[in-house]
Amino acid sequence: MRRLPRAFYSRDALEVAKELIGCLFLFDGPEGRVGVRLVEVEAYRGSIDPGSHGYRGMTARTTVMFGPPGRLYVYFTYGMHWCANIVCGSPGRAAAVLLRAGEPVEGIEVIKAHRPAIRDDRLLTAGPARLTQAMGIDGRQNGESLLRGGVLWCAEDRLTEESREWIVATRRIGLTLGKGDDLPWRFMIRGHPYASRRG
DNA sequence: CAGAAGATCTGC
DNA sequence: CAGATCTTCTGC
Repeated sequence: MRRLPRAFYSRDALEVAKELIGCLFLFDGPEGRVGVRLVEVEAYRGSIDPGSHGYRGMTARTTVMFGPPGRLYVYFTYGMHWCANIVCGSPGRAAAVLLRAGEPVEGIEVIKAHRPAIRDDRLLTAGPARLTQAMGIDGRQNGESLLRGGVLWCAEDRLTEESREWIVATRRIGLTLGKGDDLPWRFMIRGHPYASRRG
């Protein structure tokens, strides 16, 4: 299982998002290793994207987005949820890929313990805030590197290639009308049990 | 400085 | 389908 290198993330977020589908996202957390196979992500493209937190320039919250690629950008929303992104492109571009859903493949027991009320396994990690909660990721991981030496990383999986046939691009979820909601910048494995129902 | 919206989820 | 819950940003 090889850790994806900096060069992988240094490209346009659209390219990175598409290629992250089927890859593993792993975290060596305090309770052990947890990991998912990514089945749904969205690209956010900084200053050219009204839906991006980086659209209007850097703020205190978005500092990490404007930094080097290969780091985790974690933000807090709706008063209770954390969402995780991977910073892409080159420094200053504020591009990132939002991790929206994955299929648990490592540390299933730890994942279930993080979401004890969930009875249907498919709902453990289907949704950006569900995914972070299941993996034990929150603001403490904001800015953490996914590159060599860190506790977070992505890796290609042997299933990556066969999953790729089912990838579709559709509009992103949850954006206000007119803020890029019509752009097909979400990538998912359509019909995958661990992806969202929509799309 | 106040107001509104927010890359959401859950339970009714 | 509405409530939870609070940070962040914008406009006055």
